[in-house]
Amino acid sequence: MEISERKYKILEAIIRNYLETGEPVGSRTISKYTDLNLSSATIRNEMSDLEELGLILQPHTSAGRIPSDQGYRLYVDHMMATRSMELDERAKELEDMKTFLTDKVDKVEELLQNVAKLLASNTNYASVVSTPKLSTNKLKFIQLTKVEPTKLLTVIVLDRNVIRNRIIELDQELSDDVVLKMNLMLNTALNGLSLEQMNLSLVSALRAQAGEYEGIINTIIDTIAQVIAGEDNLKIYTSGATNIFKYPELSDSTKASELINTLEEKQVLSNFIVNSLDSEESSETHDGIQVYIGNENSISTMQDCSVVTATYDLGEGMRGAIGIIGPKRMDYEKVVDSIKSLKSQLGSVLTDSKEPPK
Amino acid sequence: MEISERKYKILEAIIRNYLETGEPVGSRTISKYTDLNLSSATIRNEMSDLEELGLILQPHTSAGRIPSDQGYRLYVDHMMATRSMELDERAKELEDMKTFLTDKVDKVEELLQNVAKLLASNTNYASVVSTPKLSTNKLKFIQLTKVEPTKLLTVIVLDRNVIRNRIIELDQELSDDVVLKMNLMLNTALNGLSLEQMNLSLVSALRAQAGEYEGIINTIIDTIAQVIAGEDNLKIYTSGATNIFKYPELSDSTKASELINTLEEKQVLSNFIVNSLDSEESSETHDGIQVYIGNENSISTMQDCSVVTATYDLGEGMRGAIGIIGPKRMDYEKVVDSIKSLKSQLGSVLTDSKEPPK
DNA sequence: GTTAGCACTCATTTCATCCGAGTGCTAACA
DNA sequence: TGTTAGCACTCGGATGAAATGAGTGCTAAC
Repeated sequence: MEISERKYKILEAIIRNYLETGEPVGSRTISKYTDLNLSSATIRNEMSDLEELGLILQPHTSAGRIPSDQGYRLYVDHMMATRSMELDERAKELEDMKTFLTDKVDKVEELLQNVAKLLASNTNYASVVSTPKLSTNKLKFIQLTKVEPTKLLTVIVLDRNVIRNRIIELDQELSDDVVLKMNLMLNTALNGLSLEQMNLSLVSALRAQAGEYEGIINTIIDTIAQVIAGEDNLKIYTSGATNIFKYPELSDSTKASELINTLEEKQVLSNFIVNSLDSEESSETHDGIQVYIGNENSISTMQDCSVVTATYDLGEGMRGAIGIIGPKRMDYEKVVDSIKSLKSQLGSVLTDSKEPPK
Repeated sequence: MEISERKYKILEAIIRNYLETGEPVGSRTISKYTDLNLSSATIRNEMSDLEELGLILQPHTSAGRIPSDQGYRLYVDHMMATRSMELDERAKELEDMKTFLTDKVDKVEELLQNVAKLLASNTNYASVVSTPKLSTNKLKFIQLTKVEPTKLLTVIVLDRNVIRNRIIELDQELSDDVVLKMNLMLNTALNGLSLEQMNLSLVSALRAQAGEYEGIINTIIDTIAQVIAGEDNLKIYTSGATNIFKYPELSDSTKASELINTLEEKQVLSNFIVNSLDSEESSETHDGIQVYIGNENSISTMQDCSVVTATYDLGEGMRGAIGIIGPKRMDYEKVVDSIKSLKSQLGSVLTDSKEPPK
């Protein structure tokens, strides 16, 4: 069976109505709600067809219809295809965002937490934001300082001024001289290199050079490797978990508990996001926005939810993700808009703060 | 009316039973549950008295009794007074904790998050852990490094090797020489000082010394001040928020939502903890453990909860808090034990890692 | 192809009834 | 005087029957 223009309009009307109310919608409602000027009986016939097509379904006889996952899918695809251009009327709102984002934030950490909050309160769903994943980190420079006789403070500065520090415990005492020499040695050898570029031959050359301090050099190199690698571990910020209580279909005790737990634990989310980051590279769908309806996402505790994700891009392979988790009857339009704008905002805010403003 | 030994035993029996079941408990149950060998009728008489004393109450006629807040209070006070000594039989459990805590943790942040997790999963309630609040931070040393022509990396090391870094943007370019000189100047002037000790005269002397770089010195001193002050902002880690769904009296949609929201937002908790840290200095109650039953705590969304908190002490005025939030029918004994042991564990773990092991 | 009409379905609401856990009180007992 | 048995009473919760009404599918007419 072909899906006619009229059928789609009816489907859309059903979905729109259901998004608002969360209640199954009947033929009479549609008959009035649309400008199709059709009687409820006609609508019923069409609905019967739509049901046969698998786009809507009845919770039980004598109830109205609700959209099926396929129905949502058709609706979302259609929406994404038609209205991908019209983002301008939200300009003011965006300005607010920008000031909110840049206002009094001095750490990326806080910034991202704020983004999550913003997104959650804007949409009334739960939100997720990840730190950017740095695909190829380069060492900008490294600095060793003695803080105590047997403790070495290691400050490691990566590309884009990402700074990390570790304290290294030594089993022997070092003179200031030696520390200075090591600083020089390490910086000369390693600066500007990514983790992959610090290959074995380089390292063994360094070791040889270090002489009796070989052990310490080893420890330091290990530390650097750990730090760079550690940046691969996404950090996840969530917000608005309690928004799910606004949607009865998600707020029964067990479902809500599982869902909030997933948001709290973050590990599962992290995996999901990593996948999403990787997979998106290939399947560039609609402006880099992906919509997972119901069981289209792989997280078991979220089978009753829809998830909308986007990646933000900071250039040079640094990409993170932002996402929304809500009920299947989500206001996809609004969410997609919000995410879309935030995606670009975030890209520019984070990039601006690293480079001179244009 | 005086509360006799027997009355207390009955009260205790009621509470114990209610902690387990969450159901109002009747006279017949008590008659069998205790070894008092009294008929249900006698118990009823006593219960009537206990109710008159305000220690228990009836949800409605023809229901059993449940403990009132006052009842819990009496029970908790009694418990704290009698059994404060017997902590030894938990020794094994503690060992597990210790390894769990020290295992693969390299940052205090992660450690504290783990503590929260541990506490939550041990008790089946929600847990809160704060970072230690440093009452008097001293500057150990400061180090400036040029990372880009107009960007200065400032590494600030405080007492106990707390390390913070900031990037300072400059409006002029500095030569390596000048940076070196500034390093020396700042360190000579400020090392070992607390924020209070960096008084105005000291700062203006520094400024004078800086000559044309006065502006930069100002910025740097501001940054230092900010960092030290910033350490006052407790960070709060929570875990096990979803445990509250295990207790029907807390898991109705609105209550749960509000409660979890409070845990998620953290701001309210932070205030509460700061208060608790301050107030505890004066009122050293039972081993530094405080129990707030029902509306004894000031947080509106937690009026149906009990909160048990303790402070952990790292010496030299560094104190943080750990806490448990659960239903009023909380297993106070177990919670108090868990918190008590964790309190000391935490003190020693965090202290060990800063000092040579004994 | 559209619509009016009608019989039918079934979740939800309402209402009355029943059940039983638990109480308070009284009277008898040790 | 304290304890206990007995009994009438209360009231929340469970059970089930009946009423309600939103919504459908089908048929027949337009």
